[in-house]
Amino acid sequence: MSRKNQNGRDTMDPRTRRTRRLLLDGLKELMLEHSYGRITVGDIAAQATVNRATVYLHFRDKDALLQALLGEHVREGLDRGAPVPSSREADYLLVLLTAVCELLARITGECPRRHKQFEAHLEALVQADVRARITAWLALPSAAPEAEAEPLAATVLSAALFAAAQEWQRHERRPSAQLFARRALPVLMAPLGGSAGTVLSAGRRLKLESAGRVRPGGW
Amino acid sequence: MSRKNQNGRDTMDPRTRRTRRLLLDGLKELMLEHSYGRITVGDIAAQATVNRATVYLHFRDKDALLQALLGEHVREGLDRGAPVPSSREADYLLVLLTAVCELLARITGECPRRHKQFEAHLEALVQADVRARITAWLALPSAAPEAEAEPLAATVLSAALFAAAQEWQRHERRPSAQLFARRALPVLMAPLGGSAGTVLSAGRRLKLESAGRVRPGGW
DNA sequence: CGGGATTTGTTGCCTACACGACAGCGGAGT
DNA sequence: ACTCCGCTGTCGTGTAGGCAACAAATCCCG
Repeated sequence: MSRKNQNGRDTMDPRTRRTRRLLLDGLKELMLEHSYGRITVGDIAAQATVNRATVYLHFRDKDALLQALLGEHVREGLDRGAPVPSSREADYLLVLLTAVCELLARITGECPRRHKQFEAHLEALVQADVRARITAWLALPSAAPEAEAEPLAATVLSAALFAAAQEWQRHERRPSAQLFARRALPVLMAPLGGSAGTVLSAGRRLKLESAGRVRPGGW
Repeated sequence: MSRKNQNGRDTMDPRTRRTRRLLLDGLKELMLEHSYGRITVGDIAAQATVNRATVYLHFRDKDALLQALLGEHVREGLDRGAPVPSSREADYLLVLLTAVCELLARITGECPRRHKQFEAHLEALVQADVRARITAWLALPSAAPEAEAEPLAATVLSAALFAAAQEWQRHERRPSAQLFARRALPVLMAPLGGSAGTVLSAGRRLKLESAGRVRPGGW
Protein backbone atom coordinates (compact mmCIF):
# COMPACT_ATOMS: atom_id res chain seq x y z
CA MET A 1 0.00 0.00 0.00
CA SER A 2 1.54 3.24 -1.11
CA ARG A 3 0.66 6.47 0.52
CA LYS A 4 -2.89 7.02 -0.42
CA ASN A 5 -4.52 8.21 2.73
CA GLN A 6 -4.80 11.89 3.29
CA ASN A 7 -2.02 13.47 1.31
CA GLY A 8 -1.08 11.91 -1.95
CA ARG A 9 -4.41 12.28 -3.64
CA ASP A 10 -2.92 12.74 -7.06
CA THR A 11 -0.04 10.34 -6.70
CA MET A 12 -2.31 7.38 -6.21
CA ASP A 13 -2.56 4.57 -8.68
CA PRO A 14 -5.00 5.64 -11.38
CA ARG A 15 -7.04 2.51 -10.71
CA THR A 16 -7.44 3.56 -7.11
CA ARG A 17 -8.60 7.04 -8.04
CA ARG A 18 -11.02 5.71 -10.61
CA THR A 19 -12.55 3.09 -8.36
CA ARG A 20 -12.86 5.54 -5.51
CA ARG A 21 -14.68 7.96 -7.74
CA LEU A 22 -16.93 5.23 -9.10
CA LEU A 23 -17.90 4.32 -5.55
CA LEU A 24 -18.59 7.87 -4.46
CA ASP A 25 -20.62 8.57 -7.56
CA GLY A 26 -22.38 5.26 -7.20
CA LEU A 27 -23.60 5.98 -3.72
CA LYS A 28 -24.61 9.49 -4.74
CA GLU A 29 -26.58 8.12 -7.63
CA LEU A 30 -28.34 5.54 -5.50
CA MET A 31 -29.29 8.09 -2.90
CA LEU A 32 -31.28 9.99 -5.49
CA GLU A 33 -33.92 7.31 -5.22
CA HIS A 34 -33.33 5.24 -2.14
CA SER A 35 -32.95 5.98 1.52
CA TYR A 36 -29.40 5.56 2.71
CA GLY A 37 -30.48 2.89 5.15
CA ARG A 38 -31.91 0.67 2.44
CA ILE A 39 -28.80 0.76 0.30
CA THR A 40 -26.50 -2.22 0.75
CA VAL A 41 -22.80 -2.41 0.07
CA GLY A 42 -23.64 -4.81 -2.72
CA ASP A 43 -25.91 -2.21 -4.30
CA ILE A 44 -23.16 0.36 -4.25
CA ALA A 45 -20.66 -2.06 -5.73
CA ALA A 46 -23.07 -2.98 -8.49
CA GLN A 47 -23.87 0.63 -9.27
CA ALA A 48 -20.16 1.38 -9.44
CA THR A 49 -19.52 -1.74 -11.57
CA VAL A 50 -17.04 -2.86 -8.98
CA ASN A 51 -16.75 -6.01 -6.96
CA ARG A 52 -18.21 -5.88 -3.48
CA ALA A 53 -14.91 -6.91 -1.91
CA THR A 54 -13.22 -3.96 -3.57
CA VAL A 55 -15.37 -1.53 -1.64
CA TYR A 56 -13.56 -2.58 1.50
CA LEU A 57 -10.21 -1.82 -0.06
CA HIS A 58 -11.25 1.82 -0.09
CA PHE A 59 -13.58 2.31 2.84
CA ARG A 60 -13.89 0.64 6.19
CA ASP A 61 -17.64 0.32 5.73
CA LYS A 62 -20.65 1.98 4.21
CA ASP A 63 -20.59 4.82 6.68
CA ALA A 64 -17.01 5.70 5.85
CA LEU A 65 -18.01 5.92 2.23
CA LEU A 66 -20.93 8.17 3.03
CA GLN A 67 -18.66 10.30 5.15
CA ALA A 68 -16.19 10.70 2.33
CA LEU A 69 -18.97 11.61 -0.07
CA LEU A 70 -20.55 14.16 2.22
CA GLY A 71 -17.18 15.55 3.19
CA GLU A 72 -16.42 16.16 -0.44
CA HIS A 73 -19.65 18.03 -1.00
CA VAL A 74 -19.31 20.04 2.15
CA ARG A 75 -15.79 21.09 1.37
CA GLU A 76 -16.60 22.00 -2.20
CA GLY A 77 -19.80 23.80 -1.30
CA LEU A 78 -18.21 25.92 1.39
CA ASP A 79 -15.07 26.54 -0.59
CA ARG A 80 -17.19 27.96 -3.32
CA GLY A 81 -19.64 29.87 -1.15
CA ALA A 82 -17.45 30.93 1.72
CA PRO A 83 -13.73 30.59 1.13
CA VAL A 84 -11.64 31.73 4.04
CA PRO A 85 -10.79 35.32 3.23
CA SER A 86 -7.25 36.53 3.21
CA SER A 87 -8.08 39.58 5.21
CA ARG A 88 -10.15 39.75 8.34
CA GLU A 89 -13.48 40.68 6.80
CA ALA A 90 -16.04 41.55 9.38
CA ASP A 91 -18.98 39.90 7.63
CA TYR A 92 -17.40 36.52 7.09
CA LEU A 93 -19.77 34.86 9.51
CA LEU A 94 -22.64 36.19 7.49
CA VAL A 95 -21.18 34.78 4.32
CA LEU A 96 -20.56 31.50 6.07
CA LEU A 97 -24.08 31.18 7.39
CA THR A 98 -25.46 31.94 3.97
CA ALA A 99 -23.24 29.31 2.43
CA VAL A 100 -24.23 26.68 4.96
CA CYS A 101 -27.90 27.35 4.31
CA GLU A 102 -27.40 26.98 0.61
CA LEU A 103 -25.34 23.87 1.08
CA LEU A 104 -28.02 22.20 3.17
CA ALA A 105 -30.68 23.19 0.70
CA ARG A 106 -28.72 21.75 -2.18
CA ILE A 107 -27.95 18.49 -0.45
CA THR A 108 -31.54 18.08 0.61
CA GLY A 109 -32.62 18.78 -2.93
CA GLU A 110 -30.27 16.21 -4.38
CA CYS A 111 -30.99 13.59 -1.81
CA PRO A 112 -34.60 13.77 -0.67
CA ARG A 113 -34.72 10.40 1.08
CA ARG A 114 -33.29 11.03 4.48
CA HIS A 115 -31.93 8.75 7.14
CA LYS A 116 -30.77 9.10 10.67
CA GLN A 117 -27.16 8.16 10.03
CA PHE A 118 -27.10 10.43 7.06
CA GLU A 119 -28.15 13.42 9.12
CA ALA A 120 -25.69 12.66 11.85
CA HIS A 121 -22.76 12.43 9.48
CA LEU A 122 -23.81 15.55 7.67
CA GLU A 123 -24.10 17.53 10.85
CA ALA A 124 -20.73 16.42 12.14
CA LEU A 125 -19.00 17.13 8.88
CA VAL A 126 -20.49 20.54 8.35
CA GLN A 127 -19.76 21.59 11.86
CA ALA A 128 -16.20 20.39 11.63
CA ASP A 129 -15.61 22.22 8.39
CA VAL A 130 -17.32 25.38 9.57
CA ARG A 131 -15.34 25.25 12.76
CA ALA A 132 -12.10 24.99 10.84
CA ARG A 133 -13.03 27.98 8.74
CA ILE A 134 -13.97 30.06 11.71
CA THR A 135 -10.76 29.12 13.43
CA ALA A 136 -8.76 30.11 10.40
CA TRP A 137 -10.66 33.33 10.15
CA LEU A 138 -10.15 34.12 13.80
CA ALA A 139 -6.48 33.48 13.42
CA LEU A 140 -6.18 36.00 10.63
CA PRO A 141 -3.95 38.76 11.87
CA SER A 142 -5.78 41.98 11.57
CA ALA A 143 -2.94 43.41 13.52
CA ALA A 144 -1.83 41.22 16.35
CA PRO A 145 -2.99 37.61 16.49
CA GLU A 146 -4.20 36.86 19.95
CA ALA A 147 -2.53 34.10 21.81
CA GLU A 148 -5.05 31.32 21.23
CA ALA A 149 -7.66 31.63 18.56
CA GLU A 150 -10.38 30.85 21.00
CA PRO A 151 -11.20 27.26 20.20
CA LEU A 152 -14.32 27.47 22.31
CA ALA A 153 -15.60 30.39 20.34
CA ALA A 154 -15.12 28.50 17.12
CA THR A 155 -16.89 25.43 18.44
CA VAL A 156 -19.82 27.32 19.79
CA LEU A 157 -20.15 29.46 16.74
CA SER A 158 -20.10 26.56 14.35
CA ALA A 159 -22.75 24.71 16.32
CA ALA A 160 -24.93 27.77 16.49
CA LEU A 161 -24.45 28.49 12.85
CA PHE A 162 -25.38 25.01 11.80
CA ALA A 163 -28.42 24.98 14.04
CA ALA A 164 -29.60 28.22 12.51
CA ALA A 165 -29.17 26.85 9.03
CA GLN A 166 -31.13 23.75 9.95
CA GLU A 167 -33.90 25.88 11.36
CA TRP A 168 -34.04 27.88 8.16
CA GLN A 169 -34.14 24.73 6.12
CA ARG A 170 -37.14 23.41 8.03
CA HIS A 171 -39.30 26.36 7.10
CA GLU A 172 -41.11 25.63 3.91
CA ARG A 173 -41.83 29.30 3.31
CA ARG A 174 -38.38 30.63 3.80
CA PRO A 175 -36.60 33.77 2.76
CA SER A 176 -33.44 33.66 0.72
CA ALA A 177 -30.46 32.30 2.54
CA GLN A 178 -28.81 35.67 2.21
CA LEU A 179 -31.67 37.51 3.81
CA PHE A 180 -32.13 34.95 6.54
CA ALA A 181 -28.46 35.06 7.38
CA ARG A 182 -28.53 38.80 7.80
CA ARG A 183 -31.48 38.60 10.14
CA ALA A 184 -30.27 35.61 12.10
CA LEU A 185 -26.71 36.61 12.69
CA PRO A 186 -27.29 38.91 15.65
CA VAL A 187 -29.49 36.37 17.37
CA LEU A 188 -26.98 33.74 16.68
CA MET A 189 -24.20 35.55 18.35
CA ALA A 190 -26.17 36.92 21.21
CA PRO A 191 -25.18 34.19 23.63
CA LEU A 192 -21.58 34.96 23.01
CA GLY A 193 -21.48 38.64 23.48
CA GLY A 194 -24.49 40.10 25.20
CA SER A 195 -23.25 43.55 24.46
CA ALA A 196 -23.02 44.08 20.76
CA GLY A 197 -19.37 44.80 20.45
CA THR A 198 -18.08 42.12 22.67
CA VAL A 199 -17.66 39.26 20.33
CA LEU A 200 -17.13 40.71 16.96
CA SER A 201 -15.78 43.73 18.45
CA ALA A 202 -14.84 46.99 17.02
CA GLY A 203 -11.28 46.10 17.70
CA ARG A 204 -11.99 42.51 16.64
CA ARG A 205 -11.39 41.26 20.12
CA LEU A 206 -13.20 38.01 20.39
CA LYS A 207 -12.93 37.64 24.05
CA LEU A 208 -16.03 36.00 25.23
CA GLU A 209 -16.10 37.62 28.55
CA SER A 210 -19.78 37.25 28.94
CA ALA A 211 -19.85 33.79 27.57
CA GLY A 212 -19.59 32.21 30.91
CA ARG A 213 -23.32 31.95 30.88
CA VAL A 214 -23.78 29.78 27.83
CA ARG A 215 -25.17 26.44 28.72
CA PRO A 216 -23.25 23.65 27.02
CA GLY A 217 -26.18 21.92 25.38
CA GLY A 218 -28.75 24.60 25.57
CA TRP A 219 -29.85 24.83 22.00
CA MET B 1 -7.42 -14.40 -21.83
CA SER B 2 -10.92 -15.67 -21.49
CA ARG B 3 -13.34 -15.58 -24.34
CA LYS B 4 -13.69 -11.90 -24.92
CA ASN B 5 -13.56 -11.54 -28.63
CA GLN B 6 -16.79 -11.56 -30.52
CA ASN B 7 -19.22 -13.45 -28.40
CA GLY B 8 -18.99 -13.16 -24.68
CA ARG B 9 -19.51 -9.43 -24.43
CA ASP B 10 -21.23 -9.64 -21.11
CA THR B 11 -19.16 -12.44 -19.63
CA MET B 12 -15.98 -10.43 -19.78
CA ASP B 13 -14.13 -9.26 -16.73
CA PRO B 14 -15.78 -6.04 -15.56
CA ARG B 15 -12.42 -4.32 -15.72
CA THR B 16 -12.14 -5.24 -19.36
CA ARG B 17 -15.59 -3.89 -20.16
CA ARG B 18 -14.93 -0.68 -18.27
CA THR B 19 -11.55 -0.03 -19.85
CA ARG B 20 -12.85 -0.82 -23.28
CA ARG B 21 -15.66 1.66 -22.82
CA LEU B 22 -13.31 4.29 -21.47
CA LEU B 23 -11.15 3.93 -24.55
CA LEU B 24 -14.04 4.12 -26.98
CA ASP B 25 -15.49 7.13 -25.25
CA GLY B 26 -12.06 8.68 -25.00
CA LEU B 27 -11.44 8.54 -28.72
CA LYS B 28 -14.95 9.78 -29.42
CA GLU B 29 -14.42 12.70 -27.11
CA LEU B 30 -11.08 13.60 -28.66
CA MET B 31 -12.50 13.49 -32.16
CA LEU B 32 -14.90 16.25 -31.27
CA GLU B 33 -12.01 18.67 -31.47
CA HIS B 34 -9.11 17.02 -33.21
CA SER B 35 -8.61 15.32 -36.52
CA TYR B 36 -8.24 11.57 -36.18
CA GLY B 37 -4.81 11.74 -37.74
CA ARG B 38 -3.47 14.09 -35.11
CA ILE B 39 -4.63 11.98 -32.19
CA THR B 40 -1.95 9.71 -30.73
CA VAL B 41 -2.42 6.54 -28.79
CA GLY B 42 -1.00 8.37 -25.80
CA ASP B 43 -3.69 11.02 -26.12
CA ILE B 44 -6.40 8.41 -26.12
CA ALA B 45 -4.92 6.65 -23.13
CA ALA B 46 -4.70 9.93 -21.23
CA GLN B 47 -8.24 10.89 -22.10
CA ALA B 48 -9.43 7.49 -20.93
CA THR B 49 -7.30 7.72 -17.77
CA VAL B 50 -5.68 4.47 -18.76
CA ASN B 51 -2.09 3.51 -19.32
CA ARG B 52 -0.90 3.59 -22.89
CA ALA B 53 0.20 -0.03 -22.71
CA THR B 54 -3.28 -1.20 -21.80
CA VAL B 55 -4.67 0.21 -25.00
CA TYR B 56 -2.87 -2.60 -26.74
CA LEU B 57 -4.51 -5.16 -24.50
CA HIS B 58 -7.79 -4.23 -26.13
CA PHE B 59 -6.97 -3.13 -29.65
CA ARG B 60 -4.25 -4.04 -32.09
CA ASP B 61 -3.67 -0.38 -32.86
CA LYS B 62 -5.39 2.96 -33.16
CA ASP B 63 -7.23 1.94 -36.30
CA ALA B 64 -8.74 -1.09 -34.64
CA LEU B 65 -10.04 1.16 -31.91
CA LEU B 66 -11.54 3.54 -34.43
CA GLN B 67 -13.08 0.60 -36.22
CA ALA B 68 -14.69 -0.65 -33.05
CA LEU B 69 -16.03 2.79 -32.26
CA LEU B 70 -17.45 3.36 -35.71
CA GLY B 71 -18.81 -0.16 -35.86
CA GLU B 72 -20.69 0.46 -32.65
CA HIS B 73 -22.26 3.62 -33.98
CA VAL B 74 -23.10 2.10 -37.32
CA ARG B 75 -24.73 -0.92 -35.78
CA GLU B 76 -26.73 1.13 -33.32
CA GLY B 77 -27.73 3.71 -35.87
CA LEU B 78 -28.95 1.20 -38.41
CA ASP B 79 -30.55 -1.03 -35.81
CA ARG B 80 -32.60 1.93 -34.73
CA GLY B 81 -33.35 3.34 -38.15
CA ALA B 82 -33.59 0.23 -40.25
CA PRO B 83 -33.88 -3.01 -38.34
CA VAL B 84 -34.13 -6.05 -40.53
CA PRO B 85 -37.84 -6.65 -40.85
CA SER B 86 -39.37 -9.99 -40.06
CA SER B 87 -41.41 -10.02 -43.21
CA ARG B 88 -40.23 -9.22 -46.71
CA GLU B 89 -41.29 -5.60 -46.86
CA ALA B 90 -40.89 -4.15 -50.29
CA ASP B 91 -39.67 -0.76 -49.18
CA TYR B 92 -36.91 -1.94 -46.91
CA LEU B 93 -34.24 -0.59 -49.22
CA LEU B 94 -35.87 2.79 -48.98
CA VAL B 95 -35.81 2.65 -45.22
CA LEU B 96 -32.22 1.51 -45.31
CA LEU B 97 -31.07 4.30 -47.58
CA THR B 98 -32.82 6.82 -45.38
CA ALA B 99 -31.18 5.40 -42.31
CA VAL B 100 -27.73 5.46 -43.90
CA CYS B 101 -28.17 9.10 -44.86
CA GLU B 102 -29.18 10.01 -41.36
CA LEU B 103 -26.34 7.99 -39.90
CA LEU B 104 -23.77 9.76 -42.05
CA ALA B 105 -25.23 13.12 -41.20
CA ARG B 106 -25.11 12.39 -37.51
CA ILE B 107 -21.55 11.10 -37.55
CA THR B 108 -20.40 14.07 -39.56
CA GLY B 109 -22.14 16.36 -37.14
CA GLU B 110 -20.53 14.76 -34.12
CA CYS B 111 -17.11 14.56 -35.66
CA PRO B 112 -16.49 17.49 -37.98
CA ARG B 113 -12.73 17.02 -38.34
CA ARG B 114 -12.31 14.44 -41.02
CA HIS B 115 -9.44 12.26 -42.00
CA LYS B 116 -8.69 9.87 -44.79
CA GLN B 117 -8.43 6.76 -42.63
CA PHE B 118 -11.56 7.75 -40.86
CA GLU B 119 -13.54 7.92 -44.07
CA ALA B 120 -12.16 4.64 -45.30
CA HIS B 121 -13.09 2.79 -42.14
CA LEU B 122 -16.50 4.35 -42.06
CA GLU B 123 -17.20 3.40 -45.63
CA ALA B 124 -16.10 -0.17 -45.14
CA LEU B 125 -18.09 -0.60 -41.98
CA VAL B 126 -21.27 0.90 -43.28
CA GLN B 127 -21.10 -1.12 -46.46
CA ALA B 128 -20.46 -4.30 -44.55
CA ASP B 129 -23.35 -3.71 -42.22
CA VAL B 130 -25.69 -2.65 -44.99
CA ARG B 131 -24.67 -5.65 -47.00
CA ALA B 132 -25.46 -7.94 -44.11
CA ARG B 133 -28.86 -6.39 -43.72
CA ILE B 134 -29.65 -6.65 -47.39
CA THR B 135 -28.53 -10.24 -47.40
CA ALA B 136 -30.73 -11.03 -44.45
CA TRP B 137 -33.59 -9.26 -46.09
CA LEU B 138 -33.11 -11.08 -49.38
CA ALA B 139 -33.04 -14.34 -47.52
CA LEU B 140 -36.40 -13.69 -45.97
CA PRO B 141 -38.71 -16.31 -47.31
CA SER B 142 -41.48 -14.64 -49.19
CA ALA B 143 -42.28 -18.07 -50.51
CA ALA B 144 -39.28 -20.13 -51.55
CA PRO B 145 -35.80 -18.99 -50.65
CA GLU B 146 -33.57 -19.29 -53.68
CA ALA B 147 -30.47 -21.39 -53.46
CA GLU B 148 -28.02 -18.58 -52.87
CA ALA B 149 -29.23 -15.24 -51.68
CA GLU B 150 -27.46 -13.45 -54.45
CA PRO B 151 -24.29 -12.29 -52.75
CA LEU B 152 -23.42 -10.18 -55.72
CA ALA B 153 -26.69 -8.33 -55.53
CA ALA B 154 -26.13 -7.53 -51.89
CA THR B 155 -22.61 -6.28 -52.50
CA VAL B 156 -23.57 -4.08 -55.38
CA LEU B 157 -26.62 -2.75 -53.66
CA SER B 158 -24.76 -1.84 -50.51
CA ALA B 159 -22.06 -0.04 -52.44
CA ALA B 160 -24.59 1.85 -54.48
CA LEU B 161 -26.62 2.70 -51.45
CA PHE B 162 -23.65 4.06 -49.58
CA ALA B 163 -22.49 6.06 -52.56
CA ALA B 164 -25.92 7.62 -52.85
CA ALA B 165 -25.92 8.56 -49.20
CA GLN B 166 -22.48 10.13 -49.55
CA GLU B 167 -23.67 12.11 -52.52
CA TRP B 168 -26.62 13.38 -50.54
CA GLN B 169 -24.39 14.30 -47.68
CA ARG B 170 -22.14 16.41 -49.89
CA HIS B 171 -24.97 18.69 -50.94
CA GLU B 172 -25.19 21.55 -48.56
CA ARG B 173 -28.73 22.35 -49.65
CA ARG B 174 -30.17 18.93 -49.31
CA PRO B 175 -33.67 17.58 -48.96
CA SER B 176 -34.65 15.42 -46.04
CA ALA B 177 -33.08 12.00 -46.04
CA GLN B 178 -36.51 10.50 -46.41
CA LEU B 179 -37.35 12.52 -49.49
CA PHE B 180 -33.96 12.01 -51.07
CA ALA B 181 -34.19 8.29 -50.54
CA ARG B 182 -37.52 8.10 -52.28
CA ARG B 183 -36.18 9.96 -55.27
CA ALA B 184 -32.85 8.16 -55.44
CA LEU B 185 -33.95 4.61 -55.02
CA PRO B 186 -35.02 3.92 -58.60
CA VAL B 187 -31.78 5.30 -60.01
CA LEU B 188 -29.85 3.37 -57.48
CA MET B 189 -31.20 0.02 -58.41
CA ALA B 190 -31.16 0.49 -62.11
CA PRO B 191 -27.98 -1.49 -62.73
CA LEU B 192 -29.57 -4.49 -61.15
CA GLY B 193 -32.80 -4.55 -62.91
CA GLY B 194 -31.35 -4.24 -66.41
CA SER B 195 -32.97 -7.42 -67.43
CA ALA B 196 -35.34 -7.70 -64.63
CA GLY B 197 -35.04 -11.04 -62.99
CA THR B 198 -31.46 -11.87 -63.64
CA VAL B 199 -30.11 -10.80 -60.37
CA LEU B 200 -33.05 -10.58 -58.14
CA SER B 201 -34.77 -13.53 -59.44
CA ALA B 202 -38.11 -13.83 -61.01
CA GLY B 203 -40.13 -14.81 -58.03
CA ARG B 204 -40.06 -11.44 -56.38
CA ARG B 205 -38.02 -9.14 -58.47
CA LEU B 206 -38.03 -5.62 -57.25
CA LYS B 207 -39.78 -3.62 -59.83
CA LEU B 208 -37.07 -1.42 -61.16
CA GLU B 209 -37.70 -2.01 -64.76
CA SER B 210 -37.49 1.61 -65.65
CA ALA B 211 -33.83 2.41 -65.54
CA GLY B 212 -31.80 -0.16 -67.33
CA ARG B 213 -29.44 2.29 -68.93
CA VAL B 214 -27.52 3.67 -66.01
CA ARG B 215 -23.76 3.32 -66.35
CA PRO B 216 -22.06 1.39 -63.54
CA GLY B 217 -19.83 4.17 -62.30
CA GLY B 218 -21.77 7.11 -63.44
CA TRP B 219 -22.33 8.95 -60.17
C1' DC C 1 19.83 14.24 -47.17
C1' DG C 2 20.82 13.60 -42.03
C1' DG C 3 19.57 13.45 -37.18
C1' DG C 4 16.95 14.90 -33.08
C1' DA C 5 12.37 14.33 -31.54
C1' DT C 6 7.93 11.85 -31.29
C1' DT C 7 5.26 8.05 -31.63
C1' DT C 8 4.59 3.14 -31.80
C1' DG C 9 4.28 -1.56 -30.27
C1' DT C 10 6.24 -4.72 -26.87
C1' DT C 11 8.03 -6.65 -22.46
C1' DG C 12 8.71 -7.73 -17.31
C1' DC C 13 7.51 -6.76 -12.88
C1' DC C 14 4.27 -5.26 -9.40
C1' DT C 15 -0.27 -3.78 -7.73
C1' DA C 16 -5.35 -3.24 -7.67
C1' DC C 17 -9.22 -5.56 -8.67
C1' DA C 18 -12.55 -9.72 -9.67
C1' DC C 19 -14.35 -13.73 -7.88
C1' DG C 20 -15.88 -17.39 -5.01
C1' DA C 21 -16.21 -18.92 -0.52
C1' DC C 22 -16.47 -18.28 4.23
C1' DA C 23 -18.14 -17.43 9.13
C1' DG C 24 -20.83 -14.14 11.80
C1' DC C 25 -24.92 -11.74 12.50
C1' DG C 26 -29.30 -9.50 12.61
C1' DG C 27 -34.17 -9.55 11.03
C1' DA C 28 -38.68 -11.82 9.44
C1' DG C 29 -41.52 -15.40 9.52
C1' DT C 30 -43.95 -19.71 11.54
C1' DA D 1 -38.09 -20.81 20.54
C1' DC D 2 -36.07 -22.06 15.89
C1' DT D 3 -34.79 -21.87 11.18
C1' DC D 4 -34.23 -19.33 6.99
C1' DC D 5 -32.23 -15.65 4.60
C1' DG D 6 -29.80 -11.77 3.20
C1' DC D 7 -26.17 -8.71 4.39
C1' DT D 8 -21.55 -7.98 6.27
C1' DG D 9 -16.70 -8.18 6.48
C1' DT D 10 -12.57 -11.04 5.27
C1' DC D 11 -9.52 -14.17 2.76
C1' DG D 12 -6.91 -16.77 -1.09
C1' DT D 13 -6.22 -17.11 -5.72
C1' DG D 14 -6.12 -15.63 -10.54
C1' DT D 15 -6.06 -11.77 -13.82
C1' DA D 16 -6.31 -6.88 -15.85
C1' DG D 17 -4.01 -2.92 -15.61
C1' DG D 18 -0.10 0.55 -14.16
C1' DC D 19 4.59 1.64 -15.03
C1' DA D 20 9.25 2.02 -16.78
C1' DA D 21 12.15 0.90 -20.35
C1' DC D 22 12.99 -0.55 -24.85
C1' DA D 23 13.89 -0.93 -30.13
C1' DA D 24 11.82 0.24 -34.14
C1' DA D 25 9.18 3.15 -36.99
C1' DT D 26 7.79 7.82 -38.32
C1' DC D 27 7.82 12.71 -38.33
C1' DC D 28 9.87 17.10 -39.18
C1' DC D 29 13.03 20.63 -39.66
C1' DG D 30 17.42 22.66 -41.00
